Amino acid sequence: MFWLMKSEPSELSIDDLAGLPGQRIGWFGVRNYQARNFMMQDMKIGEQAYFYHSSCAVPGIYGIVEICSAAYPDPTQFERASEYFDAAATAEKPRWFQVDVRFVRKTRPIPIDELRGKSRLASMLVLQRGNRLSITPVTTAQWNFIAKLM
DNA sequence: GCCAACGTTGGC
DNA sequence: GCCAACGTTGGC
Repeated sequence: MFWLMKSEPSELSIDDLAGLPGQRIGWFGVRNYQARNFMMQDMKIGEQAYFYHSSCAVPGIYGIVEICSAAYPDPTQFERASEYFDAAATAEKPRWFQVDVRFVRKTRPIPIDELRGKSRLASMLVLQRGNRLSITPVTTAQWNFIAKLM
């Protein structure tokens, strides 16, 4: 499968990733069950994701990352000082999971405006009204269509 | 900063 | 199990 993963550039930007070539980066902080379940149930090592910047001047796709681990417990849920701490999570029964990703490449920025302008992408989840999921599946057709825009 | 949309919480 | 209230997301 293919994916789209959102990040606020103030948290983790494409340039942050580009500065860590070949390194595994834990995708911590997902606190939504649907997004978590995608990581736990559907993501496979080696799959690729479009890296998307949200909550910024030009929201859109800025690069590609690759999934390089299975899902494992997100350590920040156990860290009392973390904004992601979850008092209900225990080592025996972790609630939140993450995967590792690695930087593949930067792409030209493809703004959400441009994506919205393509009728072939009309059903893309990230473009749907009210969408808030930070991890969404991308169909092969959508992936290939966007790849040609790059 | 605004606000629509959505997920979660908690009283009943 | 319903649903109102609340907090968060994220484009604009």
